[in-house]
Amino acid sequence: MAAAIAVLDERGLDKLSLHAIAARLGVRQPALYHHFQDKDAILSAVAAEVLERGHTDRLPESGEDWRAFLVRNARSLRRAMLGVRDGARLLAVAGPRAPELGNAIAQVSFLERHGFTGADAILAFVAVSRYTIGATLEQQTARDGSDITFRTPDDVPPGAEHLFRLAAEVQALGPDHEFAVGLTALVNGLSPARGR
Amino acid sequence: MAAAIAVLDERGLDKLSLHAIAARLGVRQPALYHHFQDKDAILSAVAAEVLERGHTDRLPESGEDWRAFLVRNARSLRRAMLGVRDGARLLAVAGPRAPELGNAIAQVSFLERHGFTGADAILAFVAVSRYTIGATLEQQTARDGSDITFRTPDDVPPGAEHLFRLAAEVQALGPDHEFAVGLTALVNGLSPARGR
DNA sequence: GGCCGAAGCTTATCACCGATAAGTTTCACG
DNA sequence: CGTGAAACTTATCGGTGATAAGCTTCGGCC
Repeated sequence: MAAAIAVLDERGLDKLSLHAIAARLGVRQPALYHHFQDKDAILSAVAAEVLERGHTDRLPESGEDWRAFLVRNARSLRRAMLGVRDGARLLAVAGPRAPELGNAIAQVSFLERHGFTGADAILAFVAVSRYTIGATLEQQTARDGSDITFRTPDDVPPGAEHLFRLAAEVQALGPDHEFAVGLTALVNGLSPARGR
Repeated sequence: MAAAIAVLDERGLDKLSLHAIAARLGVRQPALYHHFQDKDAILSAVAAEVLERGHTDRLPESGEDWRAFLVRNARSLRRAMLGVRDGARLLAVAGPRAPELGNAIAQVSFLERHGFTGADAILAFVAVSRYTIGATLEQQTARDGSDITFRTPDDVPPGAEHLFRLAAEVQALGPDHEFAVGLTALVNGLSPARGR
């Protein structure tokens, strides 16, 4: 796992090869097949390891506000994904099948204690984690200067000056702020009572 | 593009090969390099084509409620991604660099007219589209029976019966409902006045 | 009318990747 | 001492994206 994460960090997800991992271990590529069934199994294990390492804030503290917990949980998940190159994409494709049962039970019952229906509790968690994955994925994927920001100021099309100024403004606030805005909106929009 | 989408639909994104596309066109694989620089360019073009085809509701109608528009816009994006196999993953990796300027300008100014700051308008759009991509991605990726649902009722671990009953309940509501819950929560949580 | 150059395709070939098969070393244990 | 499983090796396969070099076709121009 350590070798795989190291290779992932320096080569990126789509150049992550079994040969490179094996080489780092001082071993030949087919040797890996004695420990994992195939590459997907390795990726899944790496994804789990990334979560294990970085996703620390999974459980609610006693007396914690449920919104605060959801936010803290999402931030923790995001931090874990950002901790490794292409982490969000890794989670998205090799993602956590069979989430940890113990945590899931504790999380859901926590929301239930705060007035959520059981189904609504699950839906809330799912919504927050999907937003978190989507947001982190885009942030981590958007490299190079092809985005709407980061253009030389002179090739701005006519009529778009306002938009570009706003885009620069948003970008100046930083990715953490971008993430936080959507997250707080989402969490504020959830509510135990109506449930919808 | 048509050939590429056809191959994508029947082979999936990670088995989409240039050879298969070329074969469908009655042509050899290197011929494609006379029209595109590399595979990434093809994927980007396919992604753009998918959006072009399915993402129809991009512009606000006159007098439309801004929340209604955001919801309609997100649904349209989701529909476009669901219209092709692995559509969300395709969008996520080959995604829309340089979004269409005209649409972006119209969308942002629409929100501005409803009291949003320019920056907040962009942030709102970004948040909604990221949630939409994340949610669609997970829905489209979660295949097979490895999820928490879809287990034979007898291998449910002790203590988790309640959780599994809830999971089945949520799943019975269907993926569209799952998506809608998070979407309405997110949109309801946004507000022009406070800005964040 | 005949050349010409670009567009569009071909065949040939690379390096690389994931995966499998079959053989070899090592070593704990009865 | 032997045996058998675990861990690794070499060899090899089919497939993939990409590049190089050559052939064909055809519209425009002197």
